[in-house]
Amino acid sequence: MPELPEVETVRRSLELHLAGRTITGVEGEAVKLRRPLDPKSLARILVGRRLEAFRRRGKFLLVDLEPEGTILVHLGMSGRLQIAQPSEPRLPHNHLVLLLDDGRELRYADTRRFGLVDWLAPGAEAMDSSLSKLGVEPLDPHIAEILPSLLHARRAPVKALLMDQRLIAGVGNIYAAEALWRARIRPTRAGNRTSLNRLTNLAVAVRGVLTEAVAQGGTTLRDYATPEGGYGYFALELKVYGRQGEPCPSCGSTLRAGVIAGRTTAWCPICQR
DNA sequence: CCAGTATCCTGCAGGC
DNA sequence: TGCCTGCAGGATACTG
Repeated sequence: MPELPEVETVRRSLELHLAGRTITGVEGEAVKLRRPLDPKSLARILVGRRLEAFRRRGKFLLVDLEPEGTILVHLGMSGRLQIAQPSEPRLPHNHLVLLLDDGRELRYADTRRFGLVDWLAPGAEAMDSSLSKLGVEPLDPHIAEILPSLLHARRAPVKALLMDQRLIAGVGNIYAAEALWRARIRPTRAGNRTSLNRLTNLAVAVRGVLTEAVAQGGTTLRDYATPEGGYGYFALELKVYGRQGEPCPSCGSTLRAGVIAGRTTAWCPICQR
């Protein structure tokens, strides 16, 4: 589900509503997510700690605790974080609940279990097997200087490169398709067969589409919602994602679709070369 | 090292 | 009305 704009929206919501709260209890059953989740052992660590800061790295969310340590969260395809009152019914597949000192709960639900919740002890962040491999942040002010040479050195289709978290961290299937349409680059084009000029345009398009999506609260297609239960309105701005068969918003030709790196992608056969 | 494919899991839409 | 197939905002283990 969630790419950078959705994770950033969740981050801001948690920061606004939960900063300073203390964890008073942990509930949930052990379950195999991307990494094993064991609420009982988490409870021994987390109870009594305070939610101090909320950070994002790529599609990962990091919750810094006082006096020390960090909770690492990834939402995978179907993960959701929800701020709720105890009286509100829990979502299906609610795997973890943090009870807070003001009576509210922070709940993690993940239908498909491609996400993760993990505990990072002090110092563990730099060594983490997922975090340590992440590439540049797309909202980095220098992205237009950094990204072109990275992509130009590879033979894979640019669409696959944009979604490779080791190169650029936070872009997924929706925003890769949208950025390529904006930059007028065909998603099948190889990185090393795309000029540095055009790759610079692509980097600017990536930053632009992500910035606008964050401003709209992300993209709600199916189950994504903010922790307060709101939706992301960038779905209204999507030009090509999921629109195969419809007219290109720029030139009117019929958008086509294909599979690149195992993911369906739509593009305009006229605008995008 | 690089590129491409299979795999993890549940739910839902569409075809027969 | 079922039943079956394919597909979905992702990451990674594996193959060639």
